[in-house]
Amino acid sequence: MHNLKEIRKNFDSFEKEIKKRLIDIDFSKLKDLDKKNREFIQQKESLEKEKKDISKSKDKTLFIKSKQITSSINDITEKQKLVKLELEKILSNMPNTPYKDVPVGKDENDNIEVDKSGEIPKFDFKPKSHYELGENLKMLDFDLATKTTGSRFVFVKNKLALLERAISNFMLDTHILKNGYEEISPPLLASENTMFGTGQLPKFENDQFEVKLDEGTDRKFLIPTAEVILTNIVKDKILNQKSLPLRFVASTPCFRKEAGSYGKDTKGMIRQHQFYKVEMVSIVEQTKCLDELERMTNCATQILDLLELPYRKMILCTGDMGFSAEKTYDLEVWLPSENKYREISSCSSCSTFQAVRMKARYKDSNMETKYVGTLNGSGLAVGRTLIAILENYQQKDGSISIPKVLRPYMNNMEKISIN
RNA sequence: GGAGAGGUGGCCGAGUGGUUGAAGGCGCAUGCUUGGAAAGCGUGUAAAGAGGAAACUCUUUCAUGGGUUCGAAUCCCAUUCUCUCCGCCA
Repeated sequence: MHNLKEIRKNFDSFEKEIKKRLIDIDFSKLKDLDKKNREFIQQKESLEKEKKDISKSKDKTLFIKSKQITSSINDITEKQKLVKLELEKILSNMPNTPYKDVPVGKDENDNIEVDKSGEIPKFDFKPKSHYELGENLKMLDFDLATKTTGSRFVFVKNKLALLERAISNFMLDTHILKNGYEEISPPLLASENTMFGTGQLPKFENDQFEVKLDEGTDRKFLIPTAEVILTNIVKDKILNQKSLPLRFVASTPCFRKEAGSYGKDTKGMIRQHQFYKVEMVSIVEQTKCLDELERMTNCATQILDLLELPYRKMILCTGDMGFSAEKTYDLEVWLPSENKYREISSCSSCSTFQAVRMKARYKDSNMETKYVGTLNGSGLAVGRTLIAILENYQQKDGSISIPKVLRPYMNNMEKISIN
């Protein structure tokens, strides 16, 4: 969420920045509401001062007047509240402003490739899709999931289940032991307020699974990504500068409704309602966001390098970035069956956007209170990594050779085949 | 599900109607001291909002929302969250 105080300083340039996202926002309304809001506040405060003085004086002859003042204060407060509410509604639905070097564009077609790595595998046969491979091995079962649950779920069985677990553990170990992240095993449910903090609510409620607990309690949601719960670790906190940066990593299931993606990626496990993801989150001083973004992205590419999967690194254009992000790199892995790159990781700096929503701050060296910067990135999406390994490491006989770095996590198994 | 207790500053913790934004402690910052550190002593240390170029000034805030009162952290009501005991249970 944007700090109104900052916006006000240079309203026009803010408007220009946010319009790069190619969305429609009524700025004159925002400006107008802000002005009204401040006028009411000033009226209210001068009356409050008057009232306070009377109360302090303990002069009985003025008590009647004080009572009258109370009634006018209530009046103005009422009006101010309405204006404030509307202001907040507009603000909480307004996305982050893009960082200055982010390319302006409409959708994923305007994203720009900044790096490419790894050899695209050559096959002397027609490479199969991950779901063909998995079903032939009898280790991916979509029909069974349909029976027990519904569409967009899958049973991963046998050696592929082990592979999935190995991928997750390998990624966690790498980030914990080599990259300095602290391992967390968090709750998978988040409160409404927590969801607001990272920007999933109020605008994207349709994408979230809501869970019914006891009647009359707070609303709870299944996390769509561990980013939500990890970032909110610092909600309502004022941290000591010395404790920064904080770096957390977790491997969790993620739950998404995927509303509005009907008919997209219906085959296979590219787009599921539930999937595992290893997520990195950093909490940093606000000036260090962009450095940390590079660092975090490198932590993610490191995994792809170690798995020897071919990928490219994209910088997302203004129109394709997530709501809370100021700058995002997507990593896309090569999928032979589709003959193209598909997203496997997304690393974003959210500047102070989420921190303002969460009220997450730190004291800097001048003892001033500042908002922290927050970053999140997948390192990597486990389900899609499984897909990428299946497809890139497939053999002519339908077996899958196992990437070297994963073998220690799989009893030194070298390949997965049907028997 | 039954019974009870409680939400106060970065943290712990006093405080039951009138300079209480809030004692005390911890932490943090800073000065003295030291070869350097520790200890010790002194000083300072909330956030949000509004006004102002700034120094600074004003307002609000003791879970949240209402109420009583000239005046509420303190009294009343509602909501919410946390904890303890019992029951049930992985």
